[in-house]
Amino acid sequence: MKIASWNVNSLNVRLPHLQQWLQDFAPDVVALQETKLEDSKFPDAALAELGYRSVFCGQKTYNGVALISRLPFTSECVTAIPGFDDPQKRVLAATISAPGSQDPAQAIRIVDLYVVNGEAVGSEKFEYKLRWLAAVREWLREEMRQHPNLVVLGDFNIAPDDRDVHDPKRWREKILCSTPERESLRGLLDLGLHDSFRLHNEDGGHFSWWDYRLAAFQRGWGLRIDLVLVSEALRARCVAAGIDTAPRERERPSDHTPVWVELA
DNA sequence: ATGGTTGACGTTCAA
Repeated sequence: MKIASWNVNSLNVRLPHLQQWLQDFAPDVVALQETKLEDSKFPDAALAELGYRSVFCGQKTYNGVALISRLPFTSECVTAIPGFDDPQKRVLAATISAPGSQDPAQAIRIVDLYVVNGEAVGSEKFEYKLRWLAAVREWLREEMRQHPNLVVLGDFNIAPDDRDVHDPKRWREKILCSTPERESLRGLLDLGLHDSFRLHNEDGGHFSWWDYRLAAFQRGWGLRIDLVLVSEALRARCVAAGIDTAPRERERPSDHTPVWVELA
């Protein structure tokens, strides 16, 4: 069972890329970020033609998240961080039934996050990022209690450590790499979540995002800021994890490329 | 040289 995450940076523009990638990679579940679409504009019919059900929570111009799945959703989705007042559409949680099983204990909880970018360390948006992450932590604590089979994935807008940065000196204490952001991510992992990529790859130089500017992708100037976190119960079933750079090679790509995990 | 690019109800903002 393959579960992936992709910040598409406008699903309106990237729908053909997504359709192609669904056929090439055949994921079972994909979490999308930055759809930038109101719910009435979501292309659920086009995705249904490829065998995917959709749930989504979007807004015009900015943000927007969605989950698409070949397996049925078994619950109503959650579209906001409980108790955290926020007009920005950045979270979506749903439960899917395991392949070939109706057993609720086998179901998998998926939490899709589009973490606040934060603009610059010390800015107002940076403070919002840290507050937002603190609220997510309390929410995930409760999600973990209710769902042993938990996957938390998305655009975290945080590179976990210097192996995840093409030039750590240049990025030292900069946005996406600062100590407060990394400590906030550590707070999520300390709930009992594991960075699936690091279960299978210890080395640096693997990235999921490259700035559009300065031909960063061609120069290898990337960061690994898109993550798939798995709970302890799913850690044992995590047989592979990776990053598929093929969509980033295409014409008019998203600045992010899909990251994925395979569960036995 | 504080650089440049993409997307969106674009003449600016967010990433």
